[in-house]
Amino acid sequence: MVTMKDIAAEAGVSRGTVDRVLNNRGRVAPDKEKRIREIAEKLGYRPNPAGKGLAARKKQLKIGFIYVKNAAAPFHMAVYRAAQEYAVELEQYGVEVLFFPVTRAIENNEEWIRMFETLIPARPQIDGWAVLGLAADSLVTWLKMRGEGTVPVVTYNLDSSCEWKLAYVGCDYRQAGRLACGVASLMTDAQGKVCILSMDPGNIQSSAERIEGFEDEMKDRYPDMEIVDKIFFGMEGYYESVKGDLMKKLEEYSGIDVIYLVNPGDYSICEYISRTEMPHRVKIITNDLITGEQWEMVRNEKIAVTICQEPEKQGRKPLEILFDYLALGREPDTAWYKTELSINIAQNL
Amino acid sequence: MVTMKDIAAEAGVSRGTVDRVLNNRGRVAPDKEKRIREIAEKLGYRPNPAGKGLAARKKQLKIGFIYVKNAAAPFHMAVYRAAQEYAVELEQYGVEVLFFPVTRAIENNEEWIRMFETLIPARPQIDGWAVLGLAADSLVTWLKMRGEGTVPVVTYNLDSSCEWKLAYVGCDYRQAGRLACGVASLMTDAQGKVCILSMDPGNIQSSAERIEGFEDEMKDRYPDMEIVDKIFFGMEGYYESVKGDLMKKLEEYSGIDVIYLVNPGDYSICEYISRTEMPHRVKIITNDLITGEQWEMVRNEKIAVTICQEPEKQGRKPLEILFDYLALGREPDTAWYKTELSINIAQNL
DNA sequence: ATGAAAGCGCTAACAA
DNA sequence: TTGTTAGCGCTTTCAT
Repeated sequence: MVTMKDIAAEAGVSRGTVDRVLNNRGRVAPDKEKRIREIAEKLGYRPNPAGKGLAARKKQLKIGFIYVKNAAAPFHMAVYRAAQEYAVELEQYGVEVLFFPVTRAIENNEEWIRMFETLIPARPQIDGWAVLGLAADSLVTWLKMRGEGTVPVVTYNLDSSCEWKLAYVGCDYRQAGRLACGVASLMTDAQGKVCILSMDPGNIQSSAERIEGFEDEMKDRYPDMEIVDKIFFGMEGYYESVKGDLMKKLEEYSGIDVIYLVNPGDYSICEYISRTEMPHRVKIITNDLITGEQWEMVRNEKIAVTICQEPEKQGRKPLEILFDYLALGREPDTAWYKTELSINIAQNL
Repeated sequence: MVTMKDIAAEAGVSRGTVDRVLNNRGRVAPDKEKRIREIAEKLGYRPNPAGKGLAARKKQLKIGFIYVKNAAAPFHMAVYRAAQEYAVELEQYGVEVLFFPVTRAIENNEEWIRMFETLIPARPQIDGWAVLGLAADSLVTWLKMRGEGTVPVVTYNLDSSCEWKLAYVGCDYRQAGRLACGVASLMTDAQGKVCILSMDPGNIQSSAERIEGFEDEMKDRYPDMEIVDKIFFGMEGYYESVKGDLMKKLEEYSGIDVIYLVNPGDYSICEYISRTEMPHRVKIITNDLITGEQWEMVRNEKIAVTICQEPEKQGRKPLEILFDYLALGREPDTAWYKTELSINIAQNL
């Protein structure tokens, strides 16, 4: 294995000079720089992460993690748990992760800014951020207002084209919709009738993309399938009142084979559906694996399939990317770390 | 973050003593040992892997990786590629991985021993082994014959109860069979007729377990499903000659909904099946994702589903476990690192 | 612009 | 049985 010492010896310079070249710290004579790079290349130098990791301790790195803390959004709790777990590992490297919980739904940029104002103290300074894509733009705006320097930002769960973005970790929602369609086709010999349900007002980006993906895939591959209806039944408050209407509607569509439940909020709806008498058993496809109740319903096949997107990775990977970047000087391999979409049924939960 | 230095200061001893206690090297007065452990506990000491990794360089660790090199077994090539990739990372830590290819099918213990005899030189000494479960027992026998000391062994792909075993990395084949059954049920409203095919003489452990799992799951959950036949069509040489007979047999079972192709060897059989005229389209379930040809057939739905078991993890994880153990002194978390079973269709390849 | 030296946490060889 | 020391690869500070 080749070390900086070897390169320094070969080039007849000090290790400090090699360090300056290989880490682009400047202040090196151009001819030496060139020679050092050539030698590094020739010898196949690869930095030892243990050495870097050890030296990085002196930087006292701090990473901020902004997450949703809300029992009604357990997907985000899974993200948080995974992040916390990895934070313990990072602590062993002398890196501190500071967690900032967002507890309520936030509507717009100004509100985010006010939230950050109360949430994030001026000190200690944070060297890098992991943040929900939803809030990334506001965060960067606010950091600029505070007038501190540029810091890397990794977004997760939703993408954002915010400045300072280093990478995004999350799934491809359109592909998730396409996958749901593939599953529906599998279950119905490519000729099923589908009803799409979502508990949102029809303006949530991730839901919209999933539905688009579903429709696109159906157009591309399964001409004999049909979407009978798309029902959006609004926000949480309305749920109980709407349940009756909803069931009535479903009974109308007596020929339905599959319900794609995009954004249920409350999984008890699946219980209702599974108890309803219909000419043949309706199969339910959901997303993610969130509550114990939902898990149970997949186990006993009241929910036929659920399509998951690795919440653990969404918690862990952003921290990993930031650590590699800040402590080891490694650029991310890609700008989009896709989480895998998995098909889960009773036998592979 | 707490370091050994902190503990040494608190206990009023030297760092060497702390090291001896915390790494069980012995030769420490019992009372001091006790006190040091207590302090470590109290302070929440967690070793810094960067420090350990750096110090481990001096050990010049060598890990042996025994794998199948055979174009007809591309699953193992995927294992190998992943192992090689990780070996490059390990090289950065000063750890060398030595690869030993097994190129032909090996029947019994004596033959394995002869193979190792020619394959593995006496030097350099290897500090730990990653090996196919199939060959693990023979390897350990042979290492003992050579009279070198105990070394840790991690098995992969198949489990083995060999001595010196540190951990096993691989899937649960029974569960894979159960999962295949769940998928078959999904596609047939839990009342499908299934034919099980395998290109082995009926005595390969992994195939046998998958089939058992399939049958068990059917008994447990899907009384209306039926296994029409189980056909084992022998070894590679017989394949071409048997194809005609096989197709004839399938036509007899004209009511078949699903073929579970356990161990195909040659995926062109799927082409044949998809071209055959049958009352309704037969759906094929395979295992793993191996050849480009197979990939293509999943994409265009000639194969409905394939159930994968993470070959990359089987290549990488054994090395990771050995590195953690040898270089960082970390015991494995578990004796069985299960690879995930994933359901793959055209939309999530 | 360059080099020398100290130090990050841990281990191993040697001295006491 | 215990302490001391040097060194793993890399970064940073300080002197030149």
